[in-house]
Amino acid sequence: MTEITPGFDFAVSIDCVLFGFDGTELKILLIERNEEPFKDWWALPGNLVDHDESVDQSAQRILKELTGLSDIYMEQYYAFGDVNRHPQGRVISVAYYAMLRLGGDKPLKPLSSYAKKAQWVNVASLPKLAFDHQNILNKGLEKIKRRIKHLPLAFELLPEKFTLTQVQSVYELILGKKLDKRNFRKKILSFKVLKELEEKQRGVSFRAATLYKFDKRKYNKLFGKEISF
Amino acid sequence: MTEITPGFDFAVSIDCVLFGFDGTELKILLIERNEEPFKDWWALPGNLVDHDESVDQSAQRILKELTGLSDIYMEQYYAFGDVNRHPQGRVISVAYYAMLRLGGDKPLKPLSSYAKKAQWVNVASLPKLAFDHQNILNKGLEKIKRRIKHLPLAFELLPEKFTLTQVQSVYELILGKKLDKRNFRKKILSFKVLKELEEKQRGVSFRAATLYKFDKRKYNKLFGKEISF
DNA sequence: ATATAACGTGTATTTTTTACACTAAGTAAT
DNA sequence: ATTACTTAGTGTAAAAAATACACGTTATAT
Repeated sequence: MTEITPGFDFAVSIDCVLFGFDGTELKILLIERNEEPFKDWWALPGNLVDHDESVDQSAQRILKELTGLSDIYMEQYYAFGDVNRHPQGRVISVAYYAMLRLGGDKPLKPLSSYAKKAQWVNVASLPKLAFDHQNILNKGLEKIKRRIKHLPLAFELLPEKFTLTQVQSVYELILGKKLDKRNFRKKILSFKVLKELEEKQRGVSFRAATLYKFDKRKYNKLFGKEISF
Repeated sequence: MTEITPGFDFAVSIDCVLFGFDGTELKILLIERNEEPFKDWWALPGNLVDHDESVDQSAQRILKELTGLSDIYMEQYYAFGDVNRHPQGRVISVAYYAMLRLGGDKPLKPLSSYAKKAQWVNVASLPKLAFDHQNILNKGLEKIKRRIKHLPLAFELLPEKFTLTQVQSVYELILGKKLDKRNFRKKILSFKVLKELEEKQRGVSFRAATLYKFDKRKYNKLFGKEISF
């Protein structure tokens, strides 16, 4: 931080890695661009930061414009600042991730003209992405791999009521490996942040599993104690 | 990432949290500003990113300008983007930390005119800082607290040859708590990344401790296995 | 010789992690 | 009603890791 004279010819953008879980697969939200550069390419949803909004506010605005959702917890995880990452000028991009509850009522709001459409895409089978977005996404994946070991990210991805098997699936997808069912349940229950409901899963063609809820209140009380997978 | 038209009126700066260890205390490098705004205040070393250098390159350049050191591993950890964080315009600051070996030959190069002087300051007794630098620093401290549990940051702070007690001191300072000597040694040696030397500490007025070296080669082979404190 | 200050070491206990497989419950088809 | 199918749900023993804890050793300084 020094003299001010030279700079002020940068743009700053936000790119969002929005994770979703459809019950089986880990997805991210991509848009198909309708403008140059990279017209017709798939890209992470993003936008330029306005002059009078903070970077965090900008991330919230962009999320809302795309999905209609507000009050979603987004976490900034890295700033991408290579000289040639944007073909039309010097653009620094600040990347955020968020975990969204898919399923049911995802509007995917009317998009601004810059995108033809938005779509949830399986993380395991992505198209080629515009700009350095593959790179941004990879770093995002790395981050949540680390953070899901300490933070209750999985529950943001799941519906309000969920089964333990679903929780396990989320961990397995993000960590990229199978976990032992009995040990997983023992561990996740040992944190005492899940509340067992009277209710069972419905609409499945086999034995219905017990539903659980994430108890935010109890989680907040853990404070300091480390959750660790 | 979208249309390009509106933006390009931002500046981007780097701020560096440079940690050092003098054998007793955890220090960071501060500069005393010689220019408005915040003339005469203490601040983190930093500077604006040039138009034709990447954010990472800029961090390296700034570090070199200040300390004469190159090839120091710096890690980006957060971008600060509040609207009013800089009184003279919209400046996004990307923060990096690095661990430096203090002691002996720290030149602290001739500073550019923007700083009157640079000085290592005990983290435990900091002056008021310019801009949002206290905030930037706090977040940096949080980050290394987490990361020192998984990454060999401590050895970057220590001289090439060090005693186990010194390693323990670094962990204690960063984690902010006392550790048990025997358990600490058992654990740190269990990772097998320290090489015991034939050599002993010199110039101390009590029993000299055995010196150790960090074995980067062995550390790199751990790959995947988690070091964890 | 003596005092001093940090060095260096081991064990027993508790906690956590891991490996591992079968019965129970519900649905669907015949 | 029986059967076949699919996932739910559960416990234990062994191994590994974490913790708590105290004293003789060695070098220096006086």
